[in-house]
Amino acid sequence: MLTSFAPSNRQAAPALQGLPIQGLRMNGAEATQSSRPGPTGTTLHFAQDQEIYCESDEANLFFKVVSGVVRTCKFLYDGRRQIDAFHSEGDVFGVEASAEYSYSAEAVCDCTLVSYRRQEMDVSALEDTGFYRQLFSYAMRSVARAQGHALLLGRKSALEKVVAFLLDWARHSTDNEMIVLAMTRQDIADYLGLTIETVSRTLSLLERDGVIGLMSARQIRIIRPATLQALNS
Amino acid sequence: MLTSFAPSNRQAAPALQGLPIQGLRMNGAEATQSSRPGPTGTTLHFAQDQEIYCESDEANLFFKVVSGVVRTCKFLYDGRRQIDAFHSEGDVFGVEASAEYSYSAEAVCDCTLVSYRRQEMDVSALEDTGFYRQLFSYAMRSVARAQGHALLLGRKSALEKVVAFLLDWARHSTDNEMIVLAMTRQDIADYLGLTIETVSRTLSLLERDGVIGLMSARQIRIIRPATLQALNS
DNA sequence: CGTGAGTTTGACGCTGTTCAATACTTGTGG
DNA sequence: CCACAAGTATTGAACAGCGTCAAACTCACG
Repeated sequence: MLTSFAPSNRQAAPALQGLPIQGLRMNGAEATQSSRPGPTGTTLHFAQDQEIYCESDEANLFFKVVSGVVRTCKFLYDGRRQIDAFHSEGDVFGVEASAEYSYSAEAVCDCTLVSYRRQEMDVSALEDTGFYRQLFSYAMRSVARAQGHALLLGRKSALEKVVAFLLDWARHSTDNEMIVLAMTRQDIADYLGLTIETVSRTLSLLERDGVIGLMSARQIRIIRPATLQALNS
Repeated sequence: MLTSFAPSNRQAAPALQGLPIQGLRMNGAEATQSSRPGPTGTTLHFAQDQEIYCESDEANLFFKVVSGVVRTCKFLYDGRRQIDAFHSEGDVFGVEASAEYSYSAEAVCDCTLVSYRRQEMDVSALEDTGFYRQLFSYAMRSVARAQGHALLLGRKSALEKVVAFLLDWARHSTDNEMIVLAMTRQDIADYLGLTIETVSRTLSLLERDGVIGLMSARQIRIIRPATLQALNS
């Protein structure tokens, strides 16, 4: 599933994937890989911009994305927002070690999730060291991602930020030349620590230079991927 | 130790502390709380600015700070640096889930560390679910810290950043009105995503407004803590 | 003392923000 | 099917915050 921490002969899996929920034992039975409702996995739907949970809510559930995109974010008292991550199909979010969520989660677009009761995860974990190893590994990947994001936020220019976002999001696309964005310019701006105007201007600049094509606001064609890679320090 | 993830009757411990190494079993023996060299805990000294390990080095060891301060950071190809965190007495760093370190670690000032062999931690972890729970909890606290840092880097002004740093570092001081800094302005700047000039100017501004007193470059007196708190959104 | 690293301060300029106007997209109702 | 409205995105102009460059200052240490 992931680069094993302790000796293991399991296969490595894509780093973007979240916790392998099939590893979660529920009431003694192994949960299936499919996201159909089980003893604890409940399928939920959220409309665009709907709140899934709020920072400091009691963290009784965690979630796996079946379809759609979720954003996790923090707010300052005056409404300034920093998006920590976008979660898409297969990603797990809402896992906490403490009693409360440390950030808010909202639906970027209409999406389908499976929720799991944390309490039962705790029980699984108590019985299963392997499950805790996965939890630890999941957490450490979150740390690594957050550190990379901090480097971007603290030390990259607007152009470098936007390029990094495009390349990152391109990996979520099936067609690797056409990016279809689930999020608005505001979401991108709040993820990159910029304003919508700067994001828009930077994309226009990349289009003017023939690096990308803006088919529509949400559809971006990568015309010169090598140039884009070169801009990504 | 922390708000328990799984049911537990252990006592809570300071959140700033890292992994409680005394929970680490070594060769079947419980390691002592003291940092004296044991079967796996080896005391090491590092001089100011000495490299402890480098990003992408093989992560065979992890460390606990006995005295002094350590910075963990990432670099861009052109030398731009983002400091992820400062680690002081009692903090653990260098714990990884993957084979390689995800960032570099350097001594901010002369410091004493205890190193532990990761391999033996793996063995302990296999035998001890409680230890993995601690690892997971440690990792999740790292995530929470990194998220807070991202909010600071992406959405706060220079003034807010410097104030946040002062308040954060004040908690490391014994005297809660006098901050003694272990790091240079360059370190502070690279932690906050600013330049040394901006850090210096912002500190001067706070002094001019009577909020702090700059006794020397490394000694800062907090004169109006309430004002400082108010500036920290 | 003299030296050099680290820090402060000033002048200036650039990057990204702010404010504002325009354009595009999408959904709704006539 | 088109007109209209509302939300979203783009573009422009002016501004400001922070960065850059350069010089002066401080302080620890030889």
